Amino acid sequence: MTGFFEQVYQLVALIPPGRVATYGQIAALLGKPKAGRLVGWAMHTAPSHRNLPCHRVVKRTGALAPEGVFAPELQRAMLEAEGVCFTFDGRIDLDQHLWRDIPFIQ
DNA sequence: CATTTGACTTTGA
DNA sequence: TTCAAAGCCAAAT
Repeated sequence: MTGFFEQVYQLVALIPPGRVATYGQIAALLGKPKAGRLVGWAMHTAPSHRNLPCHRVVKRTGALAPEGVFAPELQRAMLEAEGVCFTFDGRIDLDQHLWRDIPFIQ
């Protein structure tokens, strides 16, 4: 709990299906609005035991994580399977799917 | 052990 | 409006 990563893990694990969160949003919820990179780092070093829905974590623009992180189109496929809609640009409609109902943090 | 880099975002010019 | 720089913490070199 003391580490930033630990909090990132717990927060990401709470993202409901069919919703997405941005790196900066998660960082901001932890009090570090500019620590988006750390969230990405946390995902990189995240043990699979955490059952982290990292495919629900996207960029602020709605674009998915850079290729190489997931197999091509895999992240999109998983999100579509959860009911997430994509724009013509292949990006997520954040206005529609951004994680807004935060369980505990105000 | 010190330096660099990295799944990003926000500001300032 | 577009471009450049800072900031964030941990792991890799």
